Amino acid sequence: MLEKDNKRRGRPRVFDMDTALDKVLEVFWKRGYEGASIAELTETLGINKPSLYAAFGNKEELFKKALSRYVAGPVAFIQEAINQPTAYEVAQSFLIQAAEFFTDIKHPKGCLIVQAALSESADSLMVKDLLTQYRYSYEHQLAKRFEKAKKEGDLPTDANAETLAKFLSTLHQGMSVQVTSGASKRELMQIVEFALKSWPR
Amino acid sequence: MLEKDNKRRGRPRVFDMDTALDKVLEVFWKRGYEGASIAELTETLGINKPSLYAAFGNKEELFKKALSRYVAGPVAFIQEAINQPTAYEVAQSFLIQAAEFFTDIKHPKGCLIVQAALSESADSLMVKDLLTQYRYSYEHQLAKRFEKAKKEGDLPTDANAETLAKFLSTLHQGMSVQVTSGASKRELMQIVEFALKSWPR
DNA sequence: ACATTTATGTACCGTTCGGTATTTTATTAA
DNA sequence: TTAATAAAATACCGAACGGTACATAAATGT
Repeated sequence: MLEKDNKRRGRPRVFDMDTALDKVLEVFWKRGYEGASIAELTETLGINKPSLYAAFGNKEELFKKALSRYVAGPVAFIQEAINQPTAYEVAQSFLIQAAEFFTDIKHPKGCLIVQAALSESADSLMVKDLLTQYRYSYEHQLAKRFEKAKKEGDLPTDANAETLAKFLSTLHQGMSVQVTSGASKRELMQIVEFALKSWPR
Repeated sequence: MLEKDNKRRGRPRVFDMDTALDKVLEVFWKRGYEGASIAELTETLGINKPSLYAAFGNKEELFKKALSRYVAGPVAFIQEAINQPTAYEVAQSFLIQAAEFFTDIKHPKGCLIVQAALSESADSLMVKDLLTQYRYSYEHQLAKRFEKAKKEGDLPTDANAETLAKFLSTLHQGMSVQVTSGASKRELMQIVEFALKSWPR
């Protein structure tokens, strides 16, 4: 029996924090970190600024919390890809799911981690670096997976695991830009199909 | 005999417009369209705001003028790539020169056209759409070049010119993001080398 | 009933944003 | 020498930015 509301003292919060964070995530996703104003965020949530700050801290902390939900939710497909049995299937799953994810009309196009903070700016520097770390982390997970594949024999021993990971990562990031420019799922799939032709096995 | 200063009436301009636009370009390149403030632009030029507005118009017009110099200058290598004799050499030249260009320490990293305005925002909408058009234009030029290659016989007739162009374009855009995250020229070159392995010929 | 706790709404903070009105200064044409 | 021209510098505009002080309202504990 799930008791979700262990009666807390004080005036009850008028919004649900998880669904609020999902809405916040969507705004950051569309606008980028700097492009998302506190005003738009509070209007989206239907609350006032002090409530936002009391619940989530300042803009940077708020972004980090929304990012955590992004990583745990929408982007979980990357783990699924890494768990595929062979290196080729990992690459295939990664790219195909990315193509589907980027063009899913249920949420903004493209990847938050790729596009939310690309330019050099004083007050988005921390966020930019954080997103860079995330990108590197995913790339590193892919590289480790391909090293494992070499040991398991489904990837030639002369293949460069890091280059393969960087190749996939680069395509992923490029596809995120492409879909922002209006590319369709079908077009992304054609790119993926072609890219996989050179895969070593 | 070049008479560069056909004596104009009135108080002479204290800055050179072309070199000023180059400095403006570099600021937009680093910060993105919205991230570049008028204050930073005028400080970089060492002039006051009214002088900037009198010389170049508002922020959007200023960006367009800087963009024109970007297209005519730094990015001219794309035309060089397209003029290569075979489809493979076009692709190779395009990607290698992109890798060199993105990591050239003489200017900001990455591509202005790719990154200056990716997110959805009310006041950067025009610029975002303009950059999208430029990206599509380059992609279209590549596709046309590959159609020509099919007729000339250096590309198999069953190759999909548009997919090949989109593949290169996607890699290009991904590499721009990669270099923003700190990727080196050597790493980009490894990606390029691998990507070219699947090239049909 | 009443104190305590917590979230709310209002109203405001200083700073920066893009953009401009106005006056002054430096040059050329007459 | 003076009028016309064009760019300079100063000072300002309203709006939006991220963030907060403060009083009030709604719940629980005693």
